[in-house]
Amino acid sequence: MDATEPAAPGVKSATRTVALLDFFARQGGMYSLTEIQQELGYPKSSLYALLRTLVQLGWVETDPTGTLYRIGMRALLVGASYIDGDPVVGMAHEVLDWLAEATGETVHFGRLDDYDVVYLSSRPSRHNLRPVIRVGRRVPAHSTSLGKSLLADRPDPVLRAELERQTEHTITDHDALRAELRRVRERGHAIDREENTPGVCCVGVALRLQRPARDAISVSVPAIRLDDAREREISALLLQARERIEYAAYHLIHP
Amino acid sequence: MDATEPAAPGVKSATRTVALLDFFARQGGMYSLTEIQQELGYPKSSLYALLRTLVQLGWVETDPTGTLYRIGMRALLVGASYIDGDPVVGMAHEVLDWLAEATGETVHFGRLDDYDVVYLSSRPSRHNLRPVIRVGRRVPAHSTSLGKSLLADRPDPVLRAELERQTEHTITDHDALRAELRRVRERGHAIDREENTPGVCCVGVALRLQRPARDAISVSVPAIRLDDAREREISALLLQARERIEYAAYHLIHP
DNA sequence: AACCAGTGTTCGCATATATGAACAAGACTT
DNA sequence: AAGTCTTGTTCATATATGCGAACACTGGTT
Repeated sequence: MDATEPAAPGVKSATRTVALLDFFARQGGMYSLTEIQQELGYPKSSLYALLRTLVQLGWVETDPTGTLYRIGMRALLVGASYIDGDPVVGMAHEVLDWLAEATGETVHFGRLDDYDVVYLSSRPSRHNLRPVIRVGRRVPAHSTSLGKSLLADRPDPVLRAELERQTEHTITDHDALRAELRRVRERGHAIDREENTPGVCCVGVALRLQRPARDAISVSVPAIRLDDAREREISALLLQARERIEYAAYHLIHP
Repeated sequence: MDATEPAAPGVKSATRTVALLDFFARQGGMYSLTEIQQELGYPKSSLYALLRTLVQLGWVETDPTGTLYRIGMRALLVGASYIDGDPVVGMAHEVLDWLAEATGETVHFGRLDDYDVVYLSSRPSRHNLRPVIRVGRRVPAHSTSLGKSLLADRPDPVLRAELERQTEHTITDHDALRAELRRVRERGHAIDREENTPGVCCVGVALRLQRPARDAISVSVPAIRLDDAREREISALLLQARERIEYAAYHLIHP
């Protein structure tokens, strides 16, 4: 009854084309035909034809000898456009600016994709200018406040069989996670206490723009700085930010 | 003898798959099957099968009715990885930080791709925090200092038949551009005087990491602030930054 | 110098895809 | 409310692709 992976194949070479791009995206580096074949399992000759096609089109690049492949520049352009074209991200823009200003901390906007959260927008805190999380990065949902706030909004959240451990505080037990999600629902916001990155805590709330919620916002704080009072402050500001985004979205849909 | 567009077809459905992604990336928005078919020219039924496949895989999304298509989240991840996996961008990181600090202006790192420059990394100036140019953005080479510095490094630069006008100062004449590239070679750095964006001037130099050069760095300055003295200052800093990147690259290749 | 992995590349046939036309389903007109 | 567009969906067959095995290279080893 697992409907995720072994779904209907569709157009085979299209599937393989994006599987290739996905492979390069995840691994990031240069790979020989044989390595790719071992990883993806498709026949060599099929991959060979696909890779040559993609190289020709600039979606894959080769080293000077032509035997090592990596992702090409054409692929870069595609990613940026997802965010540009997304109405929700665009709408949340100003509110995120406001939230970053109000909290003085790092602010993230993320979206649930299967078992993971994908970061779509962020604002670095005043303290560390280079954000740890890069836009486009994919992180397991169960280890982040963004992810937990989104999972908590689903009656029966879909979880990976193996809850990958990120730090010593990551919740890796299914029952413990379900209990945690219940607490998130009661409390109204999710908290990640160094469950994804050592020394970093996050507070997150889901945006109720669709049912179940798909997008969420969070504030990241150095663990040392997050006491109960600070948590209350931040969650209050997060709820305010959520109101503003949901309000703006409402008026976008009903002009 | 035009070897750019009508090249060997390769795997047809792979070509169409990336053509679809490219289409969504450029246009950014939601499109019906018919609109896509009109734009790309492929048969409807072929596109239909491809789109369904891509939707299934998360590379394309549909609106609730299932008839309007847009780029999907999976595509986002691919883009980010191009930059992560690129050794040159990684290496240039610190030098760009230094250059941004030394000049106090917006700094860009770009790469030539056919007729365009693709921005791979940038540092916002102290003055306007939100950079005008987004990573992954594609801009005609002939209208930017980055592009001109790179074109000047090729004995016979390949130019688009029609040099697209960006502002009233854009060089749109082939002979004028060739003369300008000659000046760039003599001078050692390229200048864009509001040729791409009104009110913005850029100074750029090509990085000689391969022949012909593929990567370049530039500094953007509000037009009002760029007098001769400032230009000399900035070009000197750029040349220093170039030295440092080339030096680092040399030691990366010959450890 | 010949051998021997380990790879990348090509080839002929079985299979999957692309095609244009026919069909279905809405949306708008009259 | 029927008719007429327009657009999405399905279908049968010509065509392109995927497959495994054979071939060609390359670098390293004996």
